Amino acid sequence: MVQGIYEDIAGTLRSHGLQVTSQRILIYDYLIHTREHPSAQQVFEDVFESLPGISKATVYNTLEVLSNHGLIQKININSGVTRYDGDTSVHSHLICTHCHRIIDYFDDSFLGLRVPENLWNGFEVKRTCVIFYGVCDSCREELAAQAKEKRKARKDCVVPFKRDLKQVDAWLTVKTKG
Amino acid sequence: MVQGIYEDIAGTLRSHGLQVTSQRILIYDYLIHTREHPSAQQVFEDVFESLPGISKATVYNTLEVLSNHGLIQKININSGVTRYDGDTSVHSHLICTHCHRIIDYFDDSFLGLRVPENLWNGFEVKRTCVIFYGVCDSCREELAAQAKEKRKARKDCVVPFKRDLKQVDAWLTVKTKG
DNA sequence: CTCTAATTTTAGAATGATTATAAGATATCA
DNA sequence: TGATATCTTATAATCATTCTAAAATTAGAG
Ligand SMILES: [Mn+2]
Ligand SMILES: [Mn+2]
Ligand SMILES: [Zn+2]
Ligand SMILES: [Zn+2]
Repeated sequence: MVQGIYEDIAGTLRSHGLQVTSQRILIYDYLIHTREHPSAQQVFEDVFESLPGISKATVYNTLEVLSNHGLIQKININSGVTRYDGDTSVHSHLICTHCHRIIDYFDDSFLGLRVPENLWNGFEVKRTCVIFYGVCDSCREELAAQAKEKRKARKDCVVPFKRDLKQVDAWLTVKTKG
Repeated sequence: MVQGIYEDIAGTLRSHGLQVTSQRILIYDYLIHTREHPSAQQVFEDVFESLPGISKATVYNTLEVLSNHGLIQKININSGVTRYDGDTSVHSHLICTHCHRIIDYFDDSFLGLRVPENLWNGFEVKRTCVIFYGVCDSCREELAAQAKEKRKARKDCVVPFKRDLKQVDAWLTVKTKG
C-alpha cells in the first residue's frame, strides 16, 4: 500500500537510468498532480512541506534532469521565471499577462495543423509550441482579488499536495530490501 | 540631430506621445532593419557603434518603452535572455535550440486557425504565439559532423574489439586498487 | 531665441533567478 | 556488506534585468 503510490514514479525514473531518491519522487509526484505550472521557487516551497531541509539547488537539479529526460517540460513566459509542467502530452497554454497564470488548453481541431512541414529551408522542426496570451477571468474583473484567487485555485486541485515523507522512506526501505 | 532619413521614425515616436531622442531613433531604426532578433546586449553593442557612450540602461528603457507601445515585440525563448523583434506583423518563429537563432516564418495556411475563439472559459485571448523549436541547417550539419567524429574515434580505437575476459578482470582489479 | 518644467539618459548599485562548486550523504550493485 | 558512482546540500558566483538619483536633453510657451 505504502509503496504502491510511488511504484510508477520510481519505475519511470529507473527506466530513464536515474537513481531513485525521495527528493526526485516528491518533486516529480508534485509536478504530475498539480495544475499550477509552478516555478522552481513554488516547487521548492511546496515540496519543502513534505521534506523540510530539501535544498533549492536540488530542486533546480531535479527539474533540469527531469526536463532533459522529457519527463516534464519547461515553459518560458514574459516574467523572467521558468515554469514547469508535469504534463508532457501535446497541449497548448493560455497565459495571463497580468497574473501570469498558465491554463491548459486542449484543442484537437488544430493539433494536426501545428507542424506545417518537417523540414523548412533546412530547419528541422522538433516541437511546436502554441501560446495564447491574454487576460484571465479573475484578472479582468478585479485586480485586487489576485492573491485570494490564486490560493483558491490551488485548493481546488484534485490531488492533495502534501505528502508524508515517512511514506516515501518506508517505501524506499521496502524496495531496497526486497 | 534629427535628419530627413529619420523623419518617419521621429513621427512614429511622436504619434505615440514619446519624446524624440537620438538613442530612441537609432535603437528603433536598428530593430526595424535587422532580421537577427537581437538581445538587449546585442542591441547595445551594435547601436554603440553609431552612438558611443549610450548606456545599457537606456537600451533597456527604450526597448521597454517601444515594446509597451507595440512598436516592437519581445520574444521569450528557453535561454534566459529576452530577444527583440522590430517586425510586429503577424508571423511565427523557428527557434534553433542549439544556437538560439530565430528565423521568421510566414505561413498563411494556419494564420486563420491560430485563434480558436476569442473567449474561452472567461479567458480573453489578445495575442497568439506560435513557435517551432528545432535545429537549424548549419547546426544540424555541425551536429552531424560531431557524430561522425565520434564514430570515427570509436573506429580508430587501438584496443582490439574482441576482449580476453582475464585481461578485463586484471584491468578492473588494477583500476579498483589504484 | 530663451526659459522652464517635464522627460530622458546615464553610471553604478541592487535585485533576483539560475548555475557552479566542492564536500558530505546516499543509492546501487555484486 | 563494501566499493563506487551518483546525488544532495550550502554557499558562492554569475548574469540579465531593474532601480536610483543626479545630470542632460527635449518640448513648448513666451
Ligand atoms: Mn500544461
Ligand atoms: Mn520575427
Ligand atoms: Zn490573470
Ligand atoms: Zn542553430
